[in-house]
Amino acid sequence: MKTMHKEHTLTKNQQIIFDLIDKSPEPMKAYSILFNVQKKGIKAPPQVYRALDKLVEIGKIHKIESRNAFIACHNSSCRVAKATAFSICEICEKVTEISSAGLSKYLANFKDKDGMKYSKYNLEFFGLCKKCR
Amino acid sequence: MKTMHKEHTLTKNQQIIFDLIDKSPEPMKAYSILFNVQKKGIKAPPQVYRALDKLVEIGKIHKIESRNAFIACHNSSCRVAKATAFSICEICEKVTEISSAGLSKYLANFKDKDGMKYSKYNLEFFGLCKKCR
DNA sequence: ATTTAAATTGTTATAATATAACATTATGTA
DNA sequence: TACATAATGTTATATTATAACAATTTAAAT
Repeated sequence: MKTMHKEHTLTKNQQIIFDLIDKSPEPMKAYSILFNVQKKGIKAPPQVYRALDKLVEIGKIHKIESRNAFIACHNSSCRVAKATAFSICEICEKVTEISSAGLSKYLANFKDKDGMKYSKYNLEFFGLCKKCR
Repeated sequence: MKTMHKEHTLTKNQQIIFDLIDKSPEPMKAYSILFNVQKKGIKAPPQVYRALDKLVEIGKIHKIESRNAFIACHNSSCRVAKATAFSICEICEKVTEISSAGLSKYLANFKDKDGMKYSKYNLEFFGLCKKCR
């Protein structure tokens, strides 16, 4: 029997906001999202942040912590936000999600000096992208 | 000849703020720092943020991005903030800087699918610390 | 010692990011 | 239906961070 994952049917606000982020070629900030969805009836910050929180929780989007911005997850296996890695260009601010089996394996198995393993991580690499080099 | 590193003599505000963070057992937030140094004459946010920016730049402190908080660097080799890793307890919020030669070597040499190497990274692990398990 | 340039500091105001609190409406289920 | 739960709407406010410019200090050059 295959493991079943609950399909998270997105609510109206979640869907509107996810679609917007998903179509964006770059990470979107909360107030930029707000501005873009006001025509659809989402008028106040809490509505945006609530949807963002939920979307992050179920792994549909990720927060780029160093930029306070959000991108859609393109890593189809990612149902929960627990192991994320990104590359960030310090010039054009392009952000790409890294999916490297080697990297995730290494980090998922990483133990610190006390032998402690961690359930979750977020890694952000910085440098120059191809275009900006 | 040994490589010489410029000694960054801290300015008054930088020293006051570094001392406070260095003595703190936990990451400090900017406005908590501000509150704590007002008796020493540092009265406004820009004074705090300027010192923080400089201290981060020269590697004396690190910013914990997921917490918007700052901790002193206890990794003596760390003169520039370019390769940082932390463990964060999701219950008590204890933060520890990880210094693992293996980890830093792995990440410093990591190449993405396009063969791109990165000059800088920040890694945050989340889990439960010993006490909280 | 005096002048100059650069860095640092001081100050006010405001921008940007995020949440608290509570009222209302919609949805699913007993 | 009636009840519980989740989602939404709304106002206000908390938190984090920077812009802009004036004043002062420091270091170096003359």
